[in-house]
Parts: sequence; C-alpha cells; structure tokens
Amino acid sequence: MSIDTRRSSLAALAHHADRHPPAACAQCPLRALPAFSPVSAKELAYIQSFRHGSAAFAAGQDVLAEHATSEWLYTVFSGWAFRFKTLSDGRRQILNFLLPGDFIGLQEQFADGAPHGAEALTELQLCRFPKAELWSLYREFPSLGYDLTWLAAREENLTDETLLSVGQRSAAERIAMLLIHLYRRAERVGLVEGAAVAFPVTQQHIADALGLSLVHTNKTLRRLHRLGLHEIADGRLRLLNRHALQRLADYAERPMRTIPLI
Amino acid sequence: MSIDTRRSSLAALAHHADRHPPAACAQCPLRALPAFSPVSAKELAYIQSFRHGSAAFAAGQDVLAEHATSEWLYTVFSGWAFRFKTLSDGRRQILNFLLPGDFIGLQEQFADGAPHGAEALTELQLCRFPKAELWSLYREFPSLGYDLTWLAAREENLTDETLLSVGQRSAAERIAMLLIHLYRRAERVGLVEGAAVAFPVTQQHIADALGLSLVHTNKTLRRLHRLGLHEIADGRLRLLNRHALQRLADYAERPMRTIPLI
DNA sequence: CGGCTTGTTGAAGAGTTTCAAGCTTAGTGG
DNA sequence: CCACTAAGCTTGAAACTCTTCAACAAGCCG
Repeated sequence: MSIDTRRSSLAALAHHADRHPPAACAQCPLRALPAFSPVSAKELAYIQSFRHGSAAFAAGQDVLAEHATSEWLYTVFSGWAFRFKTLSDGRRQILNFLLPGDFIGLQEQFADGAPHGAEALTELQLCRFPKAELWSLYREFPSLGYDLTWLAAREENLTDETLLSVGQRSAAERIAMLLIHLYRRAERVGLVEGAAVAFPVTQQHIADALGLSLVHTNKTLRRLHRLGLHEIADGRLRLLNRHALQRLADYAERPMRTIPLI
Repeated sequence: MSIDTRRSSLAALAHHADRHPPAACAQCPLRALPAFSPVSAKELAYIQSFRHGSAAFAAGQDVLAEHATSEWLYTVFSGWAFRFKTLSDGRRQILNFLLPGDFIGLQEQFADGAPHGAEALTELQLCRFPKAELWSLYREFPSLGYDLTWLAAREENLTDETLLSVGQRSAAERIAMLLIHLYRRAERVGLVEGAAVAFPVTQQHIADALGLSLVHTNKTLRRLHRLGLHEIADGRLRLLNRHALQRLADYAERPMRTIPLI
C-alpha cells in the first residue's frame, strides 16, 4: 500500500477542512478529535453564539500586528501560524507555533495592545469571537471561563518548554526537541498522514524560534538528517528515528491530556 | 535628607509584612498598593473564604517540586521565589521570578504534575488556596475566574518577554533587561527604598534565568557596573543609569496596568 | 527569461563556555 | 577568639559553539 493512499480517517477530516471555512460548531470536525474535551450541548450552543463568523488569511499575512489592538479573539480552525515578538532592530523571536484548536488573543485581552504579533504560515481559517463579549462568557458559562484559563495555562506551559530549550539546550538538542514537539502536536490533531506531516516551517522560522542563526540551523539540521534522525522533503516532515531524537532532546514522551476547544 | 530615612509609606508597608504571616484579606497591606485592581466587598469576602491559611518557607526551600502534585495554589504575600525547569543532567532554566502578589500553581492545575518547580529565594510568606475549590470560584464568582485568566495571561507575557531576551539579546542586553525588569516589578509592590531594592538573586540565578554561564554572567555584570549602569552591593540593587540600561536592553518603559490580586 | 525565496556550504571571526584558581564573607564549632 | 568550612564573587586563559560573511544552487512564479 502506498503511503499516499493510506490516509487515516482523522487525517482525512483535518485535510478536508483545509479549503473550507468552518461551519456550525456542532458539525466541527476538530471537535470530533479525541484530542479535545467533550462539551455539553448547552456549552456548545453558547460557543456557537459567541462565535461571530470566521476569518481567513493567506500564508504570510499578519493575523495580529505587534502592539496594535484587535477586537477579536480567534481559534485556529485549519492551517498553521506563529506568535512572535521583535526588537527594534528587527531581531525576531518566534514564541510558539499555532495549530488547529489553538486559541489566539488571550494575552492581548489583558494588556495594552498586543504584546506579540501573529502571522499565518499557511492558508489559515480561524473562528472569530468578539472580545467585547468575553466577560459575558465568564458570567453566563463559568465552565467555559475555566476552560479559557486552562488554555492560557497550557500556552504558558508550551512557552516554558521553549524557554528551557533556548536557555539550556544545544543547537542539536533544540532542533530535535522542536521537531518532536511539533510532530506530536500535529499528530494529535490528525495532521499526520503516512508517518509524515505537512511542514510549512522554513529554516528561518526554526532559527527564529530557537534563537539560532540561519546558517547554524541549516548545518545542524543537515547533520541530524545525515544521522538518519529525520527528513524534511517536499514540505513534509518525517521522524525517522523518534527514539534517538527523544534521547538527544532529553524528551520524555508522556501521554497528552485532552484540552478544551472553544 | 538621607536616603535611608526617606522611606516611602508603600515601602514601609511592604517591609512591615516581611516578618508576619498574612492576616485577614480586608487588612492586606498588598491590596492597599495602587498596583492592584480594587475588588468589591463581596469578592473580598469570597477570597477570604477561599483562602485556607498561609504557608511559610525558608530561603532555599522548595515550594513546588518538579513533576510532583500539590493540593494548593498560592499567592506570594511577602518574599521572593522563582519558577524553574530542569533537564535530566541537571541543567536548570529559571522561568520567572515571583514577587509579592504573584500567583503560583495555575499551570499545574491543568497538567499532570507540576510542569515546573518553585523555590524560595528569601523567607517566604504565602497565602494558600485549595485547588479542589477552584471550580467553585469560577461558578460562584465568575469575575474572579476572569481575574485568574488575566493572571495566567500576564504570566505568559512575562515568559514571552524572557524568551525574547534569551533567544535574541546578547549577554549584556539580557542582563540589562533583567535588572530593569526586576527593579520595576519590585518598585510597583513598594519594595524600593531609597532608590535601591533588596536583591536576593545570586549571579548563579541570573545565569540560570538568562541561559548564560556563571563566569560570563559575572564578567558582563562587572562590565555594566564599571560603566556605571548599576550597582549590587550589600544585597541591594540600584539602577545608576536607568536610561542607558533601557537603551542597551531595547526596553520601552511603559506604564504598568493594575493587575488583579487573589 | 529574470527575480525572489529557500536551502546549502566553506571559512573566518566573535561571543560564550569551560577550566582553573584565588578571594571575600558569613557561619560554625573547638 | 580563631581555625575551619561553605557559598558566592572574581579573574585569566584556552577551547569551542555559534555567528557572520560570502557565494552558489534549486525551485517557483510572473
């Protein structure tokens, strides 16, 4: 059986979503994934009413401009994006990558102007929520407020993990960590097909996410590839020796909890 | 007027708290600070009932053990602490420093076991809250749930800022950034007396927070001191040339918003 | 076809780490 | 009261990781 035709049902779901804007929340293909916590019918109905349509961005477009303010909060429906901060001389730090199910905008809600920017890596479909009604959500559905805190805490955990990498791991260790981590996150939302995931991240993105120069990122990536640990070809990432990557990154693969989806 | 006797009333408040465990929330000296958002009488009463006593730690003690689980959430009442993560070979990354008013434990609430450890830097007084009742808080006082999300988002912003430093700034820039940032945070909770703040952070802590070696941290710190930018003496930090530090760190001093205190 | 983006490689240079040693201070116990 | 110890700070020198500079190749698109 060829790799291309052996497409899991989850992957098919996620793949199918790529081209189409999100429909009703009750039919949301993301929500069908085991990665996300179930919600009650009432909660689902409220989420649907909280949602004000959708937004689409082309690859490379700004979703959130740094320091600007926005009226919207978003959930990624399909596609990849990333959050970043820049220094005044142009140096850029990618804070995290955003995959389907990830929430965007909570940090800005509680600051004066977005403390970070966000940019689409691929064509991006987002579910859109008005900030002005966020407080109503807490008042009317405290359980969803609880979920939002959960999502904020999870986002913090992801950043903490990256900070550990950038502060303590060597270049090879950082890259191993990033590859495993992104692969796993993509895997749990059904983006892995035939042991590979569509990978829209350039070497410049990897460099900016890990605090490395482009040249050194390239050389380290090549070294790991030569060692048979991974392969990035035709815009797809494969982990060829997951165990070795984990050992290199000092990464313990623990089962992932289900997370809320708003 | 000598610097030592010119102690602001805020500093006096905070200083007074050092030795005594926190009393009733209505009399909380922290809450009197302009740094924190006001709460209604009902909210205050609920916070008081949510609180289950206090906890004290000596300098160097573990508040949260990495990977362990705890039944408690905390707010720092007085003293300094820090959150950290370690790799299996002992390399340690300090994720953030914790000052009075900072909340501890939200990340753990939504993960299996604390994703990070926390350690006291000084004698530490904490207000203690039972995790088991967290959900009640959201249900009964959604406004406090909203505040918790706010605190989680703020914590994320702090970590994002550090990640930008560690990923993109040079050693000197990182250290300048850290000094300014910690000084400002201490200032807003009334810990600055006579243009100096009690500074319980060792060079090893700075190194671990910024992803630098101890030796290089020392040499860079000395260089900034020789340039007259700062002084750390007798366990107290002074910013001798705040403007130059800000220029070095590419840091724009923006007014800080009031933040919730739970 | 030419221009732009992304990836690749070699060589030189700089920033940072590691190794090693000594200093100061505070605390402890004889 | 002083020797002893431990923790933190300081400094020089050597080694190394990573960055910068420079150049070219491959793929894509108007």
